[in-house]
Amino acid sequence: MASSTAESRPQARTAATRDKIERSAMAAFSEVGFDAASTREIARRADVKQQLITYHYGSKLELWKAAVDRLFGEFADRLNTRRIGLEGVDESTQTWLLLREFILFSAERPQVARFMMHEGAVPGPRLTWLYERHTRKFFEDLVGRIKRAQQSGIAAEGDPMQLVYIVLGAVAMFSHPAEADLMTKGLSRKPESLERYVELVLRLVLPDAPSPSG
Amino acid sequence: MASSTAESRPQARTAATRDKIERSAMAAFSEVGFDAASTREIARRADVKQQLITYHYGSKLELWKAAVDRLFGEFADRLNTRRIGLEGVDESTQTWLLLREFILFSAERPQVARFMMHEGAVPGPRLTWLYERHTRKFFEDLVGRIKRAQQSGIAAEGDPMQLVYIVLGAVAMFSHPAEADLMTKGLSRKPESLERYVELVLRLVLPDAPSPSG
DNA sequence: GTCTATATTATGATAGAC
DNA sequence: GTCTATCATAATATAGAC
Repeated sequence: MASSTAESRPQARTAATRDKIERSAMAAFSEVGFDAASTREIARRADVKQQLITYHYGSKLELWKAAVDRLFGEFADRLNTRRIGLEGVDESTQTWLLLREFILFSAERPQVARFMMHEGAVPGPRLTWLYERHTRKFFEDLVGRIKRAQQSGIAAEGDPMQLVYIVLGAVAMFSHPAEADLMTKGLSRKPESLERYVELVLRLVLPDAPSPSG
Repeated sequence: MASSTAESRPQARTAATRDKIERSAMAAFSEVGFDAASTREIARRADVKQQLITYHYGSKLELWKAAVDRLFGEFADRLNTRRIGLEGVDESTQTWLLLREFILFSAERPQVARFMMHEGAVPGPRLTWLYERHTRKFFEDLVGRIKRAQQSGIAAEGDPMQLVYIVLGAVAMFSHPAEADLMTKGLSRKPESLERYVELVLRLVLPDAPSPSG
């Protein structure tokens, strides 16, 4: 039927519009933060009118929340999928591979780290919302894993929270791509460089873990 | 003379006004970035009229540059002072103590890292200016130091640039203070926690360095 | 569901009095 | 050097036609 193409079915058109807007919003908010990202610019990048954002989301804040839910949802999905695939594997190997997955995802989608960075400077309702809804469990899970890895004798000594922060901070190389390009002359983008970086970070934090990669 | 107090001497009044504005600008730009920081808000925090910023700096961009020069100037002064104090000391110890100074300064003045973070996402004239004027030499010096530390056998193995990025990223704990407060329940602010963190990061990157601190 | 038109507020910058 | 007054533009959000 000619009348039921993706473009003409109302539900599909709504979904496609929201999809375009949210992709554009994820990019804009992650680049310059909530206040500096304008709904006009987000709409322009999505090739829709600015007023459509108000129609679909009600306000700029609700669009921001939708973008966060989507981005951090993809992040959680990725880690959960990995976790499920690792059921039955010993915990040391699991922890290594989950940290590895976190770094790889951060390299692919630096937006996640940039959202935290923009909101992380000053206390506020957006930070509280983001932390309670998306990052708290992730952080607490990692701290617990590092603690147990220390008890197993495979992790570096030191405060588990501080070790986790070193891993979280290590993705700065990907969340500041323009800066990293200047500093490393583009070398940080090479795929084999990424592999070596993951190996380097994990070996520092989990020096005595069995090496799942070789 | 009653007419020559700091407030009434024109030069001193100008200096005091510029000082207030630049402090306010450093805070605002570091918190939300160039676009989201308004000159009105910067003026309000400095307790001056918005139009005084135009008078003293000509434009918002020039104020940003003045704030950057001042903040990164303090950063360079701090490291250079340390460097001079370390003349004659063996290079391994110098490198340890300079990296230590970098982390301590970043904890005291998280604004430095936040400026890089805001500008580091997307290429642009502000990033280029900042990199060429302030951060390029610092980064290249650190990479050279890590290379030589590896030749001396005291640094971890791996790409020197990547090792430097791990140290640069490690200050995320301080450049996202509101986030870190939530995640660590304020523990990251304790002075003894800072000392342990410095020790932890440096020991990971320079595992076989002689310990200058103990 | 998407459009045009527009209300309202906030922005960076300018003009001119003192 | 700092003030008040103001301009031109861009922001978010609303109203109503189709």
